[in-house]
Amino acid sequence: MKRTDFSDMHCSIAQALNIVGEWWTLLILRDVFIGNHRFSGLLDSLGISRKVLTDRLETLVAEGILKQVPYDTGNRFEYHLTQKGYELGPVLLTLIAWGDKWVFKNQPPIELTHKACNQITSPQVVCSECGEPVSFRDLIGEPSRHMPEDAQQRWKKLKEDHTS
Amino acid sequence: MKRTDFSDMHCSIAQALNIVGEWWTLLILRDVFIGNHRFSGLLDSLGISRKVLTDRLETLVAEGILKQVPYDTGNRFEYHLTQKGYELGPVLLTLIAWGDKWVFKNQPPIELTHKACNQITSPQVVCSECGEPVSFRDLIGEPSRHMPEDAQQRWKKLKEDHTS
DNA sequence: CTTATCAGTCTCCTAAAGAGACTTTATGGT
DNA sequence: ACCATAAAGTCTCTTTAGGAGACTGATAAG
Repeated sequence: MKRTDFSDMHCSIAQALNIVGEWWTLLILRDVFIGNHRFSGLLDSLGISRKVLTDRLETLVAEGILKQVPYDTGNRFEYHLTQKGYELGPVLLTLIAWGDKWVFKNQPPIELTHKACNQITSPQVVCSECGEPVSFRDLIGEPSRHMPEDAQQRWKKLKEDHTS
Repeated sequence: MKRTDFSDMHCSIAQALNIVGEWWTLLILRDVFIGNHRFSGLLDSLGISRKVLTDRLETLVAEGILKQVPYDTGNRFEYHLTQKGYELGPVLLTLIAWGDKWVFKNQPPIELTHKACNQITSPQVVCSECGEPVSFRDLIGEPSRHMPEDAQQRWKKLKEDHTS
């Protein structure tokens, strides 16, 4: 059996993970974010196998998260972020914040300085509307009209099971 | 060969992914966040295999992200979030924001309402110090004194390679 | 004209994931 | 007491994914 794919789940987390949730994928993107754009550079920096790196770059390009940019003459490409890829930045930032606190016990190996205010910062998640910090318990999730009817029914049923 | 583990990388992203980056792990946590705390509930809701669910729950408990809470008499347990687990909320929220926009084209299957301001919200990442929105290009990352000397050297060398 | 480098393929082998049968412990009904 | 049901795992079998490293083809450098 193939590994279960999440693409028929009516859930943005599942959809996102179906694309960037494979082993190595977010680490590759981290490197591209930092400025490591080439096959050999990624190989050296990550210690990933050639086969898997090839495969991941292919799917990231196919998904429109990375784009190939030619360099030198001939068919050599660098891998650069598209807008879709760049907007995965917040995911990486929240992973950093969690790892800094819970794995490195607030002694992070890398310090982030915010250029605008010139202070050492830790990314924080806030409500887009009122600007206050939010976490899960501050939010209520409800199926929207964009979720198919049958999925809405299942969602409600599961919710009831949990609370009973 | 075992799958490469990331735990000797001096990077919070790698450390975080080494714990929660396996297939299924973040989806399981999503379900627990929503209130699905039991083995059978997770099985039904996710369509995961028993073996993998058992394995993931084990490592999440071992890592202190979930804790077992007895229910009924006898050795039956629910799985609940610890503080360490709860603080993975921001990671899930940024994945939701990305999936809502880039997979569902701004027609998200689930709408999040912020209890405090009673508005439909989309999580946003800001600087902890000045409160302004941040993304990767607004930040400078530099090795801190907590990164071992040799790792700092490698980091600087890779940086130079990228810019040359 | 040889050597080196980069970006991939290709092959071989091990580990992880999926399907589903089986086990253990506890409860519910008659 | 007896049988059926259910929850929460285990176990086995098979397929797929990942790791190590040799090999290829195209360009550049000496």
